[in-house]
Amino acid sequence: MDDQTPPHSLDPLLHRLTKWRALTEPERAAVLALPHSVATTEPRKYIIRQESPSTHSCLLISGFAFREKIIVNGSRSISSIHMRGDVVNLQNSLVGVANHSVQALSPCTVGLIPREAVAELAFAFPNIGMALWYDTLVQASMFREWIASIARRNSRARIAHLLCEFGVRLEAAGLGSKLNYQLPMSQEHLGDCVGLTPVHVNRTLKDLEASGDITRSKREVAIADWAKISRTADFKEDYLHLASRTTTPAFV
Amino acid sequence: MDDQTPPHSLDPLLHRLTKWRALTEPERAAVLALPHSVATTEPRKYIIRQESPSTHSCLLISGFAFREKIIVNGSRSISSIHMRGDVVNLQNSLVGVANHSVQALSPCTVGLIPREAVAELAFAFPNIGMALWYDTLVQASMFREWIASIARRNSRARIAHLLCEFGVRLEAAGLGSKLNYQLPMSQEHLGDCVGLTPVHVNRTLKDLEASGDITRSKREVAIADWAKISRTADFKEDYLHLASRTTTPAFV
DNA sequence: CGAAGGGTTGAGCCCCTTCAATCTTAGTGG
DNA sequence: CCACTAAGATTGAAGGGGCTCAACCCTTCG
Repeated sequence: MDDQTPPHSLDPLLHRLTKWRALTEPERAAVLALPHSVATTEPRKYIIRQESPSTHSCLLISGFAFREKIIVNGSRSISSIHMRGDVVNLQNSLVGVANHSVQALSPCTVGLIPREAVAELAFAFPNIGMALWYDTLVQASMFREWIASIARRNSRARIAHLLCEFGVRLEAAGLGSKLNYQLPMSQEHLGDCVGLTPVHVNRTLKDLEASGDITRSKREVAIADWAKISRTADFKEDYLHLASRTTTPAFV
Repeated sequence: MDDQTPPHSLDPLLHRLTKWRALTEPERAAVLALPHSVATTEPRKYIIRQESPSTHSCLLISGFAFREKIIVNGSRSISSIHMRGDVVNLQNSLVGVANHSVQALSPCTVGLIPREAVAELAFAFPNIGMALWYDTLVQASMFREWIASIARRNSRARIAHLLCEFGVRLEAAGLGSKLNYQLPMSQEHLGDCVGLTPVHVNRTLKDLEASGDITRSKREVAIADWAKISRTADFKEDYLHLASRTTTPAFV
């Protein structure tokens, strides 16, 4: 998977930020100059643990992870899936204490950046600060879409929507094609993302296969007709904000 | 309701920001010096309309509003309720175009601040910028809690949780007591918040009343035993982050 | 070869929806 | 003051989507 290691371990972060906002050369250099250490994690290990103080921002350099919340009755809710370029705890690195956990789905490489360094960078370079802020706003937009999905779509649309979103994000991260990819998670994980039981996820996947929306083989998903699955999913990718950069005036 | 108009129309914003972060006197002055105009809205009117460009940040000075997303099949999802002190579109004023609407629940007074002014303030005063950013992160935390609630709690817990959250936020905004308040929304609105039909909201409310969790009279809600309803709601208010300010080091 | 995790399938049930009717309340005009 | 209207609250009956429980199978790995 890591045939060609990126020239710089913070490249995925730079790639992400420039997606949100054009950066000047000094700004790019400042991003790459962030102090950091690199660590690896095994599947199932916690990258961020609920209740523990967050001293570092965690950039996901490779691998997949997910954000979970445990409900009192023991059930689990997954509120996001993370992949290369995601800063997994921008959401709470400012807050100081996490009220949820982030767990590795696959072997992960993470970049650990002291949270003061991130905040200092954000305000030393407003343009970068805007891009970071923007990133958290896009995540919030995804949260809202998930709320709508779980609240008002049926199981077919929910699963199909998740598959569409994952594919589009994979492609945007340069990790493959939205029409054909490998899911890093089990059907139980899928269910915890969309508020269904693993049993019903299984039946819904088979149903989507029967209706010709997807083809499956183990955890590989193939989509022959993007327009078709978009329709059953009610998927419109605008909420991911991948198309256009923020138009907020520059400060430089 | 407006017996004593606040000395300054941006006071609710200042109040909110100082909840997240201690501000110096010049910083407080800078917040209040923001250019703005004040407008009023009738119930059912749109404060922010989906697809329209956002040129201003909207501070809710008085009244209640909600954020909605319309799903293709015609159903509606409400992703947040807003009250005094909320900047209703910090979430998308940076993005430039809204992918959802914000609608007034009651007569509202809003402060309209040019979005460039907000961004400039945020970077001229990092401390204020941090507070603004923090505010959007708290909103994201609420989104995640709603995802968990809709996905994994039954109707009793969902409704009870919403009632708890609303009460606590009311109290934090200085608008009343969490043990006794007036709901500004219909049962249909409640249902669109938690992913239920109005019919079932009605039955659930009666059920909560029968079990002694709440007392009702029209849209007034009274809670005799906070511990009891917290238990049935699985409500822990930490996700609202009202208790403690961010511990991120100051920059001033 | 045994164990464990995860995928698949069946049967029955129940929470919530759907559809539809009735009631209450507030507002409006005569 | 009252008829009229509309929005919202309430209630009943019936149906279905997704859950629960409980198997069984398949693959991987030590």
